[in-house]
Amino acid sequence: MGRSPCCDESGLKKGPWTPEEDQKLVEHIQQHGHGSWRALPKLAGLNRCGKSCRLRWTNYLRPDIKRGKFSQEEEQTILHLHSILGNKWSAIATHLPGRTDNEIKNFWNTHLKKKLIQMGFDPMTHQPRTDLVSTIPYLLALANMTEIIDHQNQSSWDDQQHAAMSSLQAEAVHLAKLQCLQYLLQSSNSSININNNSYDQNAMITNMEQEQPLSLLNTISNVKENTIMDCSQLDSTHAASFSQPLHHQSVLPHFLDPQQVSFSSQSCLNNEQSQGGTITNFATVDETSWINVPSSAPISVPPNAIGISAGDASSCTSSYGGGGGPSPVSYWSEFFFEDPIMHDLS
DNA sequence: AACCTTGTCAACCGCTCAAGT
DNA sequence: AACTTGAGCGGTTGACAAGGT
Repeated sequence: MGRSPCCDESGLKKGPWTPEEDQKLVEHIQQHGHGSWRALPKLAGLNRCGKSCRLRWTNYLRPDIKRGKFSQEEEQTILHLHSILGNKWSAIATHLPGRTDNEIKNFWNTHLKKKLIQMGFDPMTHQPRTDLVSTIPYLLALANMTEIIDHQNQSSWDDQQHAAMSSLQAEAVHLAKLQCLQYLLQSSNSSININNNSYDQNAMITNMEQEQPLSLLNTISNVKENTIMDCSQLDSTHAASFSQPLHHQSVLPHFLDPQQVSFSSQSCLNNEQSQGGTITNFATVDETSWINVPSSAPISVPPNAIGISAGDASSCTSSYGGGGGPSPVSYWSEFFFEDPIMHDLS
């Protein structure tokens, strides 16, 4: 299997295409079809290699190419297909008429991948990341979300739905606790290492992980106090990003179809009166079912841990402003320190 | 206004695969 | 069977634009 020598030939033009070159290529293909790409440049009077011509045609000049921003639906499709196919851009592109593999790949790398990372998901596996810093926000959001949904649907759920939700919530909280614990242990070790000037550069730890355990606890208590996010402050994509499918094996972050959501914009955790709204496709466990999070639901997310900038965080409203809810200390005390896990370990 | 950083996207590179000889 | 060639794919780069300081 030898490599194609096509692009190694010297004297062929590289770089951006000029309008004249584009015109030559388009006219030639319209009249004769592309035939052999290798032979095409000569026939079309272009000083390019065939590969370059093919790329220019398929990614830019083809008449059926759709340009412009990706729609919510396309975004959703890409995420779903990527969770199944991985980086098979051409395979994904076949499901998105008018979009090229290159365009989808770029969109993934510049938008969707970052979005998943910010949400605490591994962009490759579409599963919650296993390192604490990135996972906490997701787990907290999930725990909080289930709590919210629970509050808002107590009257309309049957026992089975209650059981499924409670179990999910308990699992999320439990995972968060375990990961907190794991982090604290790791953090203790790293702080000792730092103090002993034996910091291992191979240990890739984030800024947050470099903090001392105590400062982490302070951070955690501040999190609950300051960053109950009102998703109505987010754009629809961000809010929708917290829509999670309930699936036995994987938790795939797919974006929510906004049309499926009809929640009161007033609804929030501490407002027990606002129980309006509907949840569609809820709590079943097949591939196509999702929990649809109300777009206005408050979700607790540590902003610095998931890459939400301080500016973004500050624009979020706090549900804990004037009391009413548990104090941060008691919340985390309940959440973490009074857990049997801690008793078991002490 | 100048510089720096970040985001976007067209284009290139190197590889694999399949078909042909 | 071994090799060559062409096509296509996915990763990466770099130019440019936009926004921030």
